[in-house]
Amino acid sequence: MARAEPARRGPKRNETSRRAILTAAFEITRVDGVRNLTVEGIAARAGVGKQTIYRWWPSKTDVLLEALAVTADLRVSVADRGSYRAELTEFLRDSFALLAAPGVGEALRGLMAEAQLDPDFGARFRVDFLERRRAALAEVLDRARARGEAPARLPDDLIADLVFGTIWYRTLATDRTPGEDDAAALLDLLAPAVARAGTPAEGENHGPVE
Amino acid sequence: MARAEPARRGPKRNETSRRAILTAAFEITRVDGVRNLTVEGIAARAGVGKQTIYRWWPSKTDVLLEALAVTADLRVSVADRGSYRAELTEFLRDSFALLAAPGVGEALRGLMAEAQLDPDFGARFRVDFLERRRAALAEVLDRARARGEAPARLPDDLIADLVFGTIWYRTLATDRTPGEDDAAALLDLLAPAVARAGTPAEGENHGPVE
DNA sequence: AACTCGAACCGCCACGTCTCGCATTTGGTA
DNA sequence: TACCAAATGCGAGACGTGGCGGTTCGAGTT
Repeated sequence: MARAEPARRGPKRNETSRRAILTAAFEITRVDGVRNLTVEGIAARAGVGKQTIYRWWPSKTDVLLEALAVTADLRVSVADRGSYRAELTEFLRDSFALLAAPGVGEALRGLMAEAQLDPDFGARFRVDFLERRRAALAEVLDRARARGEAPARLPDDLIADLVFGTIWYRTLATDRTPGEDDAAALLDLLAPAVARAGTPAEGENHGPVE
Repeated sequence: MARAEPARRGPKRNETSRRAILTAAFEITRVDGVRNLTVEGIAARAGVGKQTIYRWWPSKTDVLLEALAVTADLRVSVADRGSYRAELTEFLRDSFALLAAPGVGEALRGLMAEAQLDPDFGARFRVDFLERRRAALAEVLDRARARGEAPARLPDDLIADLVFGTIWYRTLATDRTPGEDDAAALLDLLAPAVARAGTPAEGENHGPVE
């Protein structure tokens, strides 16, 4: 049912233009702020006609969303590390690092803002980004439940609310970017180090991120 | 330095117009959404000239902010109730009720969105609303510390991040308005009842946590 | 006289649509 | 196989729309 149009006439979609548009949108956001992100600006910087943008994306914010949704999946690991605590540590560390990368925080703030103002985009943002991030954390939590490691008192949904709530609140409402100490505090709250067989809190060797 | 102009000529500021502007801004937001809030719309609905708005407020969003900053203080109690758990319960209950009131959620989402797009307004929003809410919770926490009730493992700042983070995340990123069950879960996490039978909330006999 | 108010007008900027001319791909035809 | 015609993407830019934010005006108030 998927590909019902194998024989379309005319040129293919220009992949070069597509990438140019995505990077242009992100660069403008990083340098000038979301406020100054305009369709005409993206088109100019990407060396592209406005129509090319309107043809493929519903709005300028959707361009930015596409540019970010991919990188978040790539840069936050949910690989099996053997223990809940180690995986949550890595999840938080990766998320914070991504958030601290130049331009990412500004872009995410802009996306969340636009999601409030434009309900249609809001729905797309939730599906294509927020729920995807939530699913990534759920993967870690599912494994933890299977191992019997996850705290019984906390439902998965609440854990997700606490984790993402804190991250987003910090990003949107303060200028205190979450750091190592916050990761430690969250970890202490959500994955308390049990006095069990060799699970030292700090000494855990979670390999290099990359 | 404060009011050094007791003898100003001309008419006083029109209080009727001021209130009409505030309620008009809130009503438009409630009915049509923040997206459709315009200065001209506010002026028209309030029966007021645009100039009157520009004279007293830096932007249309500041009008909305003033309309909300007041009610939040009024509707969320931080009175001394004798116990940390009782006061936190009341704080959460009041906050959730306020959030569920018609128009309030929509308005708050709009304010937070605008705070991301306009850095200047963002600063005002933090000072006039976010930090004020945080201070309200801090009042409760301070009393709890003085009583020795607050959980020693959790710094006040983290507690605030968790509480407001969850509330805001729910409001901005999902359509699940926080309710009674969420209050119970948060309470269980942040103000664990002494592990005892019976009703823990009213029980006076909670010794120092540590 | 000093000040406020409602009303109206203006230039600006980004939006979103449209059109043009050209390039690219496919289907049909000789 | 060679060639043409239809269909589509593309860069570029013109155009009308709408809200913004700033200004001006006359009337009313103190």
